[in-house]
Amino acid sequence: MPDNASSARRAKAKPSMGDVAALAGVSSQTVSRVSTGAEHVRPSTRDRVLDAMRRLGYSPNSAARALKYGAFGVIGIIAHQLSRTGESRTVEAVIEAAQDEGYTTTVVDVVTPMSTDVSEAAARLSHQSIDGLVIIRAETVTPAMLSLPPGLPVVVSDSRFVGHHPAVGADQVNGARRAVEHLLGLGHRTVHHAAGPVDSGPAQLRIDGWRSALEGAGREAPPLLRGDWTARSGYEAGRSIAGSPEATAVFCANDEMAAGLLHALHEAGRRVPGEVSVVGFDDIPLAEHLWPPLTTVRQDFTEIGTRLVELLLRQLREDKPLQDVHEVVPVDLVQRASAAPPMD
Amino acid sequence: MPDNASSARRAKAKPSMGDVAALAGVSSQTVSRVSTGAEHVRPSTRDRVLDAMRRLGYSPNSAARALKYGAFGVIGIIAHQLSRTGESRTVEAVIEAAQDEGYTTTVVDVVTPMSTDVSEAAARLSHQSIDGLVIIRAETVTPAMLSLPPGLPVVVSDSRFVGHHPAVGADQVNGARRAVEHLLGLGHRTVHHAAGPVDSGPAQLRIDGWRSALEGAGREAPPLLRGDWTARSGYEAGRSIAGSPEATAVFCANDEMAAGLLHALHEAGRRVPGEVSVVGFDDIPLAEHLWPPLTTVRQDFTEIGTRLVELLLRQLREDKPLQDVHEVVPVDLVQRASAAPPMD
DNA sequence: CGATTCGATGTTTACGTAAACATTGATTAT
DNA sequence: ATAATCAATGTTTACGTAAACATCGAATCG
Repeated sequence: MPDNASSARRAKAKPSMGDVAALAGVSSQTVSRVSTGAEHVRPSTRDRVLDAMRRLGYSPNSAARALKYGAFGVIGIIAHQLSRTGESRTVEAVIEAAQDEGYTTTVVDVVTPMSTDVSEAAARLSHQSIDGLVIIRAETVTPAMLSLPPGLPVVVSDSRFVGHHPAVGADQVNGARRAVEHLLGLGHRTVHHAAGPVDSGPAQLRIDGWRSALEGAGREAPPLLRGDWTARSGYEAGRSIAGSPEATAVFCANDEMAAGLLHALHEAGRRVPGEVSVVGFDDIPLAEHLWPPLTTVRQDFTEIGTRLVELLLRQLREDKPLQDVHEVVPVDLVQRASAAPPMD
Repeated sequence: MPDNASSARRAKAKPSMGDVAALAGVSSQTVSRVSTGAEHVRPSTRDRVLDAMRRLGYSPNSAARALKYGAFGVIGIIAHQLSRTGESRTVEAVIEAAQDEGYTTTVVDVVTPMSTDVSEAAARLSHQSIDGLVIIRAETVTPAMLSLPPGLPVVVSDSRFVGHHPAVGADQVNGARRAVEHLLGLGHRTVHHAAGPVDSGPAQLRIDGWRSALEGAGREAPPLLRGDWTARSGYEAGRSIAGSPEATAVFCANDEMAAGLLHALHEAGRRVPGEVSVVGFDDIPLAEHLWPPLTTVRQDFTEIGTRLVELLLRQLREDKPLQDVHEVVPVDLVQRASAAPPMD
């Protein structure tokens, strides 16, 4: 609660319907009709009201409207680190999809994925009433941690909440599998994996896909290189790879890590893709302009965002929980220059 | 307005204070006191009320609160393309700063920077009442285009609104100047500039800084390479540079463009920094991991976001327009490996 | 031409909350 | 012991809006 709440006593009280009504010489109900575009208002009256609105700088008080309607026209979004590429793209897509449906969005950014922070975020949102909630990759949180207001429609993207709430996510497993199969198909004996953090669902799925592709081809999975999505962690994985002459192919959990890995490889004088092939995940805008241009698995963030909103609105409108929906958005391997056959 | 507004008639009406009061056997005012943490409630009573709240899954209706208080506890944010690095970092910082002050944020993402879209966004926000508005790099919009609700506190970051509203921005001119001076200091005869779009304020300021540094050193400014912030446009500028053997140093309007430029240079077989030195602007997380690691001008997005919110809250609390404030946040040159003395 | 219909508008009311004021009962000061 | 004080709680009211209902007058119909 803002401390200045009491400073609401500011002089320039916003004009209300009553003020407009007085100026236009009509009842406030007529102003309401004009405001909502209802019928049964004579054009001349409407004009008079509109004019009064303009002169007073009137705009409807959404709090009063929300109170009356019982709905807010607001969708809450909980994101983990908004400025990360994957998050911001998804958030952007959700915001846009919501806007198209006439909803406004409220974003809560959870700085650290600690349970306390996320709980606090959820509390903030339930106070700050919303009609529905989109949880984006709240990776380290379990449903039990969050005391969500009962009856609040929720959808999740790639998180542990899958199974508890309707979910939409990219086809992580398949994406990872295709990345690995692509490298194998190029002739690499096996594929290393620079993975995401332990507590991340999508990271685990990508590991699963990587491992299963390797097993499917009868290859042995080399030890995992554990990272945390950041380019820095990719860089460290890269230093390790650079020191392992037998490593010829690496699948990175995301493009940022791939960038860091490329950095380490260049620094160590290892040629890409000549000596080491690299494949990323996400297809961030910069992937195409890394050196060499990164072969990666493209996620359709816009589609995910759109579907999240769609699923949420379906719950809102039909007023039923929609159990056990888990939509999987297909994924694309985009081949560029960072993966090639191994040189023998 | 969401079409499902009428579907507010959902059965599971949220519990109100009255419901909690009835269950706890107290008056709703006592519930209110517990809810707001007011004094004069016996601990035993408080516990009884809290218990009733928990059992009913009560959470206060913020619409009613907002109506009562006359304030919303909400700050609106208008951003242009949320997923661009600069934007998302600033937006994230604003969201976090607002959260720290107890405010919630509503983000409107303007897809195209056309005036119609921005006006629509502003209209959406004024309807969707907010206590204040942060406009982030609404580059192609002029104040006249926006019919903002009179009396609504506004702050802007890097935009044409500077002069009309309190503003916070990085020290663009100085940043550009230092980048150019760094290159000149390294021994380059002159510095090319891959610029941002014509309609962008910050882009123009960076051009000004570039030009003034060149003039200050008595060098001639080569023709401008016009871009649009995207890596793609940097790539195109890079092809042009690659074809000009006399070009030995390029200052890019942002890091994305620098990445594209590096890409084009590598592709053309031009060595960086051996043959061409490159400096960027922003210091995005990936800048350090480009190849070669990018020398660039760091903007302190967090500081900008914090100050924006601070300035907005000052207006909110003091209830005065705060004319002609324009805070400039200093900028840092971070030297990495993409700029070096020219080889002769 | 009187009855009917309906368009245009006004009046009443409720949404959930919390400030302001009112009431009660117990404790403290004289 | 009695008045004064105050903590604990209840009652009334207003915030701005829009649905529901009410009213009025004009146009339409038989």
